[in-house]
Amino acid sequence: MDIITRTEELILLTVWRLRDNAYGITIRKHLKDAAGLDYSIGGIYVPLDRLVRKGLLTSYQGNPTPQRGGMSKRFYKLTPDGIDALERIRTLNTIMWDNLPEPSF
Amino acid sequence: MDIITRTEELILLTVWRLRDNAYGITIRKHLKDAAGLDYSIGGIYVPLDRLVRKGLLTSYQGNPTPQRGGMSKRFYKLTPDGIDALERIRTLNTIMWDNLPEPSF
DNA sequence: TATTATTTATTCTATAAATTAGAAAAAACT
DNA sequence: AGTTTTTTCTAATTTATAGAATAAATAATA
Repeated sequence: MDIITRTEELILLTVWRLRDNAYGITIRKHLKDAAGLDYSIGGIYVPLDRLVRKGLLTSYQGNPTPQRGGMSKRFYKLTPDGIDALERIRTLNTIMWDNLPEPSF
Repeated sequence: MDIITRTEELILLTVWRLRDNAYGITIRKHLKDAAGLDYSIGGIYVPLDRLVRKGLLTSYQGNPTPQRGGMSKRFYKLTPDGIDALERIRTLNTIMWDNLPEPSF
């Protein structure tokens, strides 16, 4: 019963969606643009590190590009365990959200 | 941009589902039975307190029932803010999970 | 062409908040 | 008194939050 946190879920899903362009800055930007979520810098990199440590993501150093500047990008990819973790969340969501009774205030 | 945690979501949804029978023990039991999630005692009561403090739940003392024993139950109910918080999560889930590309390992 | 400025990006670290675990206390019935 | 059901309380661990510091590359300027 290992259940990932909300932040971990959102980051894993973003890595999934960004495919070969998932690194700190684009992940943060996607969460802002797509979902309106304002994460601080640490709010992205701290969980990214943790997800790699836990084996749900792998990371690899990007090559320098003919763009302005910056440290070389660290790209992320889902591992099979990362996909599994997301699948468990999806199942959990289905169980918890389906067939709710009428709300009773 | 106030986004509830996974535990908060699960507890709010359980209170919703249990209607007039939502108190610490039944909430814990439902999470175990329906979703296989093993929360410790504190894992339920600590966030319940917080959700009341935040105004997403209200609580009221139950009357003694002709059952064996125990402190009198504290029942919980969703507030409108609690419902709103869940709706925001639902929207977020839709945004994040819909139309994911093929997974690219 | 050096030198400085600007841009893009990560690393690092401290504080706050949430989770986890379970012992202790409370209250009722047997 | 003993047993059962339930909550209260609190300490330790893990996550989240925030942003300064650092790094590395190009662009601008003297």
